[in-house]
Amino acid sequence: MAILQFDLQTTDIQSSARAGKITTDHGEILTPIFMPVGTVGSVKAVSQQQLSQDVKAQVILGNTYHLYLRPGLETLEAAGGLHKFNGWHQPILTDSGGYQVFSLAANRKITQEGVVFQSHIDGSKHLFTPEKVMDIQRTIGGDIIMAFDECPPYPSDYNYAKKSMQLTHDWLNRCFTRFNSTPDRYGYTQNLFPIVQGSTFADLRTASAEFAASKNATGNAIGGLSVGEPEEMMYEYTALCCNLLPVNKPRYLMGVGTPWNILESIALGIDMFDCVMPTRNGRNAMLFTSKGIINIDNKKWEKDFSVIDDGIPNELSNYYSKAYLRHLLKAKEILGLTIASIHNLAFYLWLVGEARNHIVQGDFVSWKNNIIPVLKQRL
RNA sequence: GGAUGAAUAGCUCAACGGCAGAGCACUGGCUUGUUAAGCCAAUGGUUGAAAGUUCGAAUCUUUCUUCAUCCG
Repeated sequence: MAILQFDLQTTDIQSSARAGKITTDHGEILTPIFMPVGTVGSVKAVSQQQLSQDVKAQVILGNTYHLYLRPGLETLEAAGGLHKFNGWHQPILTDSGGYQVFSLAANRKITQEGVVFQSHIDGSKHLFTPEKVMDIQRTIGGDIIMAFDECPPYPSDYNYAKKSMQLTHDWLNRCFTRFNSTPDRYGYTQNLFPIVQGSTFADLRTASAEFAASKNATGNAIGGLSVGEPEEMMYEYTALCCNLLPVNKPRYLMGVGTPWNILESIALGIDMFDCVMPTRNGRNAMLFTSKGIINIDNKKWEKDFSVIDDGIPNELSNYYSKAYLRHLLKAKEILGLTIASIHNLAFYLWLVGEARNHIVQGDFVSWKNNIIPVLKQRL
């Protein structure tokens, strides 16, 4: 049982892209990697067997706020942690609930002490402090757990962004103090990643990245991006942060993103991604394929009996037709949600796997520049 | 053959003498550390047909057509 290890295997010559390997007590993760989001201990519409066999996921997410409300800590503790509870025995990363400070802005109040959330389920109030969020994530049992941060909206004015960043830094200190004074719960090692904030201000991002790096954690995350800012701005601050975060530790860009966002960010030095886009958009009829984007609701697919995507090595994508998947989604059949989700996730995992292959081969940048226009086009 | 009722958007129905509407379907778009199998928008009409009453008719009257139910 050991702390997370990151082996940097190949660094691209023409960009900052890297191919690496993360080792955790629940197994290895080849980077760059995309991590499906399983908020309440389930990647919506996709079983753990499908995640492993069809999607070929290597690590999935859980969410502190949502798992704390349901099923609750007593159940998770009695189960022996989330891995045993949900039957996913590869690595798990839990988000801290910091994003819910942003997404549930109408139902919460921020103070120096922490955040009071009003449950979206029953209206009950819950105080989340950095200490409590560490304790909760200890109990959930993720291999990688995230610092409790404030994710400020875009746009934020400079003064708000600075105060927000200072709060996140104060909370980061408290997170590490608590994390370092509490034991692993279930016989394997947990790792705490700090999160860089600073909104869209270069001096704040610089200060925050340096502060995060000073924690000497086993990995670092960049938060507060992909919240509505222009894409070029997202790349700008991603690049800035990557240049300040340690080279020999995995870098995780939280919440990103579109297929091209991911490829561009890999080029900037990001190793880990998560996003609800493949699952949520899939459930809502948007398919990402190796040939471009499909709105499977469109009537033009009604009698298109070609397979969903023959350009990726996924059994479901090579088996079911576009017309059939369209029918399932139109008819609101549960199977439609499952097939669309598995396809989109398999596509994302294929994409980061290809990126990795091309980094190792040494032609990543030209491959990326060729494929992005294809992935963006609307079919 | 007779009686009764019905006919309004693709479907199911509102509006009952004063600007013809909704839900669903269809079409298009949105979704970035999931409050989202969600949200938004745009289409869509000689109110079954014809005549009449009226300042004004989907609405009242008459005839016809079609459908439903019941009775022979």
